[in-house]
Amino acid sequence: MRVTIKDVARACGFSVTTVSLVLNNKECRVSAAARAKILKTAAEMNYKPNHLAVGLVTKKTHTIGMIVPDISNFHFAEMIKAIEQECRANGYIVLLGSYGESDEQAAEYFAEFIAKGAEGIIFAKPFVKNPSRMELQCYESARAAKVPVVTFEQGGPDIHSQVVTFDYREGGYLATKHLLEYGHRRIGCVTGGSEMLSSIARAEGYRQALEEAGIPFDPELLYEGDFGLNSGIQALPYLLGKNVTAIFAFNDMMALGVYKAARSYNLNIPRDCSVVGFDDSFMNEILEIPLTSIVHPATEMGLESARQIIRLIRGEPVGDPVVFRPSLRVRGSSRRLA
Amino acid sequence: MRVTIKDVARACGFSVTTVSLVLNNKECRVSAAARAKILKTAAEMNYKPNHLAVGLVTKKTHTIGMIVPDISNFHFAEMIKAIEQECRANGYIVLLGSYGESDEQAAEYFAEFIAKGAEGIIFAKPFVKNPSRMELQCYESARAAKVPVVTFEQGGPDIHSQVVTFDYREGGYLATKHLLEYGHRRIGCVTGGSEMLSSIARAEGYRQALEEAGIPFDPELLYEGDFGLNSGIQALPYLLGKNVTAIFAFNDMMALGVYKAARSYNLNIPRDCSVVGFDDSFMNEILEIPLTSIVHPATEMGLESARQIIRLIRGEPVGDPVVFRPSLRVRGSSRRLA
DNA sequence: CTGTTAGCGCCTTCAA
DNA sequence: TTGAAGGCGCTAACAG
Repeated sequence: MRVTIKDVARACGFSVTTVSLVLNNKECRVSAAARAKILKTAAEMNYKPNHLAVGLVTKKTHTIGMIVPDISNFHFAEMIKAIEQECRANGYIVLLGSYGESDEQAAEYFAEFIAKGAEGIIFAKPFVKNPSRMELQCYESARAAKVPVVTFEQGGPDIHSQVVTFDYREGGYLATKHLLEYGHRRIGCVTGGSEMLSSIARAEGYRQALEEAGIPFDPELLYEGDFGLNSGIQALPYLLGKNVTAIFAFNDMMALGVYKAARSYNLNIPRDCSVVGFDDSFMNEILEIPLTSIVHPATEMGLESARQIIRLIRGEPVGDPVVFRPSLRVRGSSRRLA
Repeated sequence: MRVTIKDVARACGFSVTTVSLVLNNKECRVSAAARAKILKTAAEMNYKPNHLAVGLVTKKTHTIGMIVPDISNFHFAEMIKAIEQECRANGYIVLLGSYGESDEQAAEYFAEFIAKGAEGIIFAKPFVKNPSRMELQCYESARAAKVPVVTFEQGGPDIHSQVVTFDYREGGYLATKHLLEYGHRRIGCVTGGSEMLSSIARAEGYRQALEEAGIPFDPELLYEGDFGLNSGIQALPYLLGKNVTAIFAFNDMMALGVYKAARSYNLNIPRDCSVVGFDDSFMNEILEIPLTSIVHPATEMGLESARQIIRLIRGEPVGDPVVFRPSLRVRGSSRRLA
C-alpha cells in the first residue's frame, strides 16, 4: 500500500526510531548527516505519516468536530466558514455534522466524533427548557471522554461546556425599542420555538421594551415560528389580522418570509408594515428594501468558538463565557409612523 | 482513559477475540449465551470502539473528504448539506475543507484528508485551462493512495476522477436564447474567470445563441467577474456604458450584485435592464423582483456526487459521467422589449 | 548518536 | 465454541 516509516527506514539504512525522530523534528540527538539523508529519502519516497497510527499512540488527532442544525442556513454557513478557517490556521481539521431537528442525530454525531478521536466539539444546538435525555447524554459522553465542548448558549448547571454566546435579550430589546421610537404601538413578533431559551430571551427583551414604554403585553401578537422561511410567510397574514403596524422577526430568514408573503398580498414594506430582522445576514443589503436587523455576528462568534475550543484542547485557561453584544442596523424596512 | 475492548473482555470473562466477534456481528460461532452476556456488559460499560484503532487494522475509516472553495456560498452550502446527509445515511462521516482562492490550500487538504484515511474525496474545484502543478498533484496523490475522487467537471485526460457535472454550455445558451426571444439584442455578460472551463462553456453557449440569431459577438459586452457579489456591482455600470438592455450573470451571486448596484443608480429591473442569473438559489423567489435564472441543482448534484463516491469506495461499478441538464426558470427580472 | 522493545486498541488468522 | 498470538503504522521509553 502506501509507503510507511518502515520503508523509509529500510531505504536509508536507519532504524525506524531515528526516522521517526527526524520526521517529527525532535531537536535532540541525531547527526546532521543522518537527518539530511532521512529527510531526503522520505521526500523522494513521498512518505506521508498515517494519521490513524499517529493518533492511536499520541492520542492527538488534530481533529475538531462541529455539529450544527442546518448547514445551508446563512448564519451557520458563515459560522462554519469562520471555524474551518481558524481551525486550519491552527492545524486542526474539521469533522462536520448536521442534525436537522433530531436530538438523536445530534447525539449520534457526538458519539461518532468522539469515537473518531475528535479532540474537541463545537456544538451549535439551541438549548430548550427541558433538554432531552439524548441531549444530556451528549455532554455526559464528552465529559466521560474528556473532550471539551463549546456551545453557543449557557446550558444548565449540570452541562459542562465553554460558552460563546450572544445577548439575545438585549437584541430583542433593541429591536423593539427601535420600533417603539418610530411610533409603533402594535408590534408583532415571529418567534422561534416556545421552549427555546434564545427565543424566550428575545421575547423577554421585547416585553421589557414594551413595559418601559407603558404598553401592555399582548400574547396574541406573538406568532410561534421555527426560524424557517415558511414561518415568516405564515406569520404575516396572522399578525396583520391583529392589526400590527410592525413585525419583529426573531431571525432574518423569517423576516424574508414576511417579505415574500408581503409581495403575494401586494403589501408594501415599510409603508404597510415595518419589519425588523435578527442576524443581519449579507442579503439584507441586497434586498430592494434593505432589512433593518439586529447584528448577530456569525463570523466573529464562529471564530471565537474555534479559538476557545483550541485553548481548551491545549489546556490553556479560558475564563468566563464570552458574550457578544447586539447592535441595531437601521435600514429601509422600518419606517417612522406619522 | 476510555473503556476498551479489553476492559469489556475482562469484565465478562471472555477473551478479547470473542468480544470482538460479537461486537462486530460476525454471525459465526459464539453461543447465544456468550453473545448476550457480552452485549449486555458492553452496553453497561458504555463501550465504544476506538475508530482509530479499527481503521488502522481494517483500512476503513468510514470517512469522506469534501473540499470546496467557499462554504458560505449558497451553491456550495446547499451541496455540502446534501452530501453530508447522503454520507450519513450510508455510515460515512464528512471531513470538510475550504481553499478560497488557493490551489496550495486545496492540495494541502487533499494530502491531509488522505493521511487521515479518507476513503474518498469529493473535490469541488473548477478546472482551468492549464491546471497548476499543485492541482495535478492532488489527483496524483489520490491515485497513488488509491483514494477515489469525484469532481464536478471533466478534467483533462490525465486527471482520473469520476465526474458529476452540468451542461454549462447549454445553460449559457438557454439564458441567452431567452433574452433574445424577449427582443434583446445587446446582452451583456458577467463572466467568471477567463481561464475557468465552466465559465468558458457558458460563454460558448452565449455565443452560439447569438450566432443562431444572426447577431455578431461583441467581446466588449463581456465583463470578467469572479463569481462574487462585487463583480456584479462593478459590472453593471460598465455594461450599461455599453448600452446593453439585458445582463446575463454567470451566477446568481453576481446577479445579486447587479441588483444591488441597480438600486444605487436608481435603476429599475427589469424596466431599465433585464437580468438573468445562473444557479437558481432559493433567494431568487424572495427578491422584490424575483430573478430569472438557470436551474443548477446544487442539492441533486451534491447527492449524486455522494452516491458516486460511495459506489467507488465500495468498488461498485460507476459508469459514465453524470451530466445534469439545465432548465430555465423565468421570473420577473427579465422583460420582453416592446 | 542510534537501535531495541513495548505498546496504542483492535481485528484476524490459527490452534485448541 | 473459544482463546492466543501477531500485526496494522507509529511513538516513546529505555538501552546501548
